[in-house]
Amino acid sequence: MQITSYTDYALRVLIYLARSPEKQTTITEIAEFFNISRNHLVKVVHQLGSKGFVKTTRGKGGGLALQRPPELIRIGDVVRCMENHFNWVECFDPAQQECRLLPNCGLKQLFARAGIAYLDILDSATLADVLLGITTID
Amino acid sequence: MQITSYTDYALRVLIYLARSPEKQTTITEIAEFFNISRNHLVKVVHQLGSKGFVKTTRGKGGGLALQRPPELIRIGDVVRCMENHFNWVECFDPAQQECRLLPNCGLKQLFARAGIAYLDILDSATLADVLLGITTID
DNA sequence: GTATAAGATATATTTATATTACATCTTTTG
DNA sequence: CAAAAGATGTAATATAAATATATCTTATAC
Repeated sequence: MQITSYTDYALRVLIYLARSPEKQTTITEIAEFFNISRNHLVKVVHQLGSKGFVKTTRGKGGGLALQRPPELIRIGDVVRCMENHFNWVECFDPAQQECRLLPNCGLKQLFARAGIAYLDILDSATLADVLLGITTID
Repeated sequence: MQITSYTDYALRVLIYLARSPEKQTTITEIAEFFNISRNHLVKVVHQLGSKGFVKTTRGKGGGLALQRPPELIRIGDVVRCMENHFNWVECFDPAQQECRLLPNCGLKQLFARAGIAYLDILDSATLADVLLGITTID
């Protein structure tokens, strides 16, 4: 039970950007800082861009920056956008046949409620909240 | 974001057993019923046995049965026992180095709270609750 | 207007993990 | 003791995640 490193990286990118709000930051810089694959990060950033979390600018002198202030970025929203499915149990998957004999068992609803509770907590915090207490490094 | 089919199968085994409390049920029977790999199910059942959810009896005429009434089996406990880790974010993993620059960022705590909320909901229901409304088939 | 620095995109490869399969052992009862 | 059932360990396969490579597009600087 774990989020993918894809989502994990997305959160780290946002945290990194929130710490240097003034300047344009490059993907290469972030990848080297966290010592993770630049190529993978490119996709993460791209998706963050398409979802409106960051603004990317191509070309010389380009890079990325937060599109909204950290106070307006809810962690739950980020996780929702980056994780590609929340099929907590198999019968959630629309591609799946309905469970052989238990079409009305309570499992599905129970896990649905648990998933909502999970995301609710994540929604209760913004990027700004998460940053509290982080000492500036650079 | 999904539980493993391992955990999924465990829940189905328990549901199946709860529906036929009188007799000994064999792994083969359950595997055929749900049309899933018997071999995988063997391990699931074994772990369910070692965790005290089912009582397995070897030998001719053996099989398995619930060790406790369904009212006393909380779904959350089953999930806790079957999933092998809850490292919601990478920095949960004890084997992992501490996050390069953000040793005191709030992410870890936030996800910890979300995970607790998730399991809390699952704890709020027992196997008996999940079974309500299931029509007996056999 | 060309060179360069940046992100965008697609494909392939590698790695990790989950799942399944196979083989053999142990226990129990008839 | 034979058969039926679970127990256990190892190997193979399948799936998904992560990484690598290559090429394309955009924008700025000179």
